[in-house]
Amino acid sequence: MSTEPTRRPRPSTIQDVAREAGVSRAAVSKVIRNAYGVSDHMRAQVTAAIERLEYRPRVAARAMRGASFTLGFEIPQVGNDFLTMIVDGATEALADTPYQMIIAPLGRDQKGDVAINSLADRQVDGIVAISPRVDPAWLERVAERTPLVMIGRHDRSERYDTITGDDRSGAEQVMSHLLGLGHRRIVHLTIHPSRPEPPWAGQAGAEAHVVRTAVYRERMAVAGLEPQVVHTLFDGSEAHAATRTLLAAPERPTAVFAGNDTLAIGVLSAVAEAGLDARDVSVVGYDDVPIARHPLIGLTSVDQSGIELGREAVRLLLERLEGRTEAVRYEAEAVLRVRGSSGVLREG
Amino acid sequence: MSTEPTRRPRPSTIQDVAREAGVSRAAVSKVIRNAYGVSDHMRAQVTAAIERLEYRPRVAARAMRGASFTLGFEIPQVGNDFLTMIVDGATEALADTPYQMIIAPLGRDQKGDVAINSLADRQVDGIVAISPRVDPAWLERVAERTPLVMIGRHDRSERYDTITGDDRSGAEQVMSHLLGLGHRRIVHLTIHPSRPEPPWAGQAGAEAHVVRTAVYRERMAVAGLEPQVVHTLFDGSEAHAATRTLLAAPERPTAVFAGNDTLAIGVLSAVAEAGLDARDVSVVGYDDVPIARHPLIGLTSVDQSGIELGREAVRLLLERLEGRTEAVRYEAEAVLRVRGSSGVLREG
DNA sequence: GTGAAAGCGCTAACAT
DNA sequence: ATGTTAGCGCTTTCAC
Repeated sequence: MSTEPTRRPRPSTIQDVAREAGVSRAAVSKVIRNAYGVSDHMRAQVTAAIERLEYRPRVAARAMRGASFTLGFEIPQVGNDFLTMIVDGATEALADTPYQMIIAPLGRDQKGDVAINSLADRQVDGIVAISPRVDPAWLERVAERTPLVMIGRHDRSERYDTITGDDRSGAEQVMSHLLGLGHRRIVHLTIHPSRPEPPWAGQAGAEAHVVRTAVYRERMAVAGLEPQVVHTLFDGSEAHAATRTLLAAPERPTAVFAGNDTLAIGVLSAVAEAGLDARDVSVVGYDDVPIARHPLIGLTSVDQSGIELGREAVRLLLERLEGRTEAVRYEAEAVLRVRGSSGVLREG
Repeated sequence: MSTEPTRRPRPSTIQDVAREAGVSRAAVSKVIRNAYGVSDHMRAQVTAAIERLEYRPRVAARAMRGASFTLGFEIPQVGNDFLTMIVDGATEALADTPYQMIIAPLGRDQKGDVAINSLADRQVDGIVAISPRVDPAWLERVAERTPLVMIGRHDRSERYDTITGDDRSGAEQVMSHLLGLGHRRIVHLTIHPSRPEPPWAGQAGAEAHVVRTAVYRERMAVAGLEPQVVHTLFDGSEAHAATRTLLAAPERPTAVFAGNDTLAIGVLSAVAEAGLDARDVSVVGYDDVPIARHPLIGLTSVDQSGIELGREAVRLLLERLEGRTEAVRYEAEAVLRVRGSSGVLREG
């Protein structure tokens, strides 16, 4: 025979461990689950056998009967630094638990529900969803089966928990800041609304961006100013293009309030390319991503502590896994961080 | 009874679908796998039943017999823009396949092997590993079970595929650029080597960073200059601190070659804070992350096309899933993108 | 405290 | 072309 004799062709199973340790499969199962009813002696035997055989439980098999010890994160945009902060916070909160995190990114042209379904299909024990654009009714049905935390949307649900920043306060702070600096022509740049308008839209003005835009309109109205809202795609390149158009207009804005930092950074690049700076056009973002505080960027932004949101998401999920069933709403504080990208207009 | 009568408490299984469609379980299985031997009529029946019952196959159950249709990505640093580019490329390549991607990020203080194991435990059909710091011998054993592609390390393996940029050429271009600008005191900033030195270290100078550092030393030696290598952690904050120290030294460097863009951006922040710019200290990075081309950053960097690396990783994995067994090595071109962060010294 | 046996939902081999 | 059957590796009663 030409097959190598030494290599085990097959990873060891719980059966192998049981045989090796001279106990039953059930006994091994109890040991790896830290379940009740194992003698110290047996535990030692089994643990040794597990070591020797390099046994690792197959998660798929475990998931069929018990838990997968996996928490799934649905992330709409892998490169988004704000979402990264959330993941970092979650990672930290997961450190001393038996749970592993997996992230399901959105595929190209894919909606959040595909990724959320994919997590549910994989039998994760809990889901953190971040895509704002999924049907709440559908989400409730998912939450019937799998504990779920939704980050960034202000809707109220009986079945899943929600985590948000205080978007109203954050946007108020931005507007007070810009108006206080004397700006009058303030443009608001934000991601385009879902199109076609989903049937569940309007229901509670759920999305964070929608809240920010609403506050912008209110404050402009109160100040007796004409609002101008520009919609772009998620990524910064379109914000860049939109800003170029704005800057070329006869009456160019003196300030831009961007719906998030990714957009704001795109705005800044267009401003810089036009040879302008904060004394010509003030720019304010939202999320306070790490790069915002880079001295070459110096972006004024609203800190809603992504790290904390991620930590909290995990905490809520773990609570649910321990039995909580009533829905919880958590709101993080919003704090404006003023930096060089916003200021008073150049004189003359 | 107080239980709600209308809600199915249990998601439907293949059995339910079979019953509903009046066929066997195997028949349903064939339909969902697009397998050979189903009449059009039966397919229609089954598809309709699947719709009606909102049936979704449990991935865990499928994985136990067949495939999980899942590709796993082990990512050492979620916030790293270079890795994000890889994921984006992979997402694109996966768009028209039945495979779903999941990302396993490293937990706090966790090594890459934990995440890779976690993916293997979850029965993914293939793994893309990016952590450079895992034992190649161990990796080979993982690859015996699960098709594996390693990105960013130059080792040669019989069992897994490797994808790298041309780090030698990239580093050569950086050094030629800086030396050509007339710089003599060039410092190289890179991530610290594994400590303690792993037993498999030195074996082929596998890591990308190690190659870049080696080229730096060679070129400095050839130019008759004194090399100075500074090691930091992965994230930019330590690079920032290290740079402050460098700038405070009596003979401060006139150029810094950073091992990657994350570090380079940290360097830039320290340079800016010291009130200096490219005419005082040139900075060059590696990876050409998106923010590098932002006009306020303008970081000279080596483009090794992360997008392409990600696309290629998926391509190689899919090839293996279709039966390829010989290992493949793929090397992407490296191209220096010169921007404002590097230039000739200020006169006087 | 321990083990035997049933079964989770699915696919693959083998009937028919 | 379709149905039957035997598991995959694990957890969970439920006996002992």
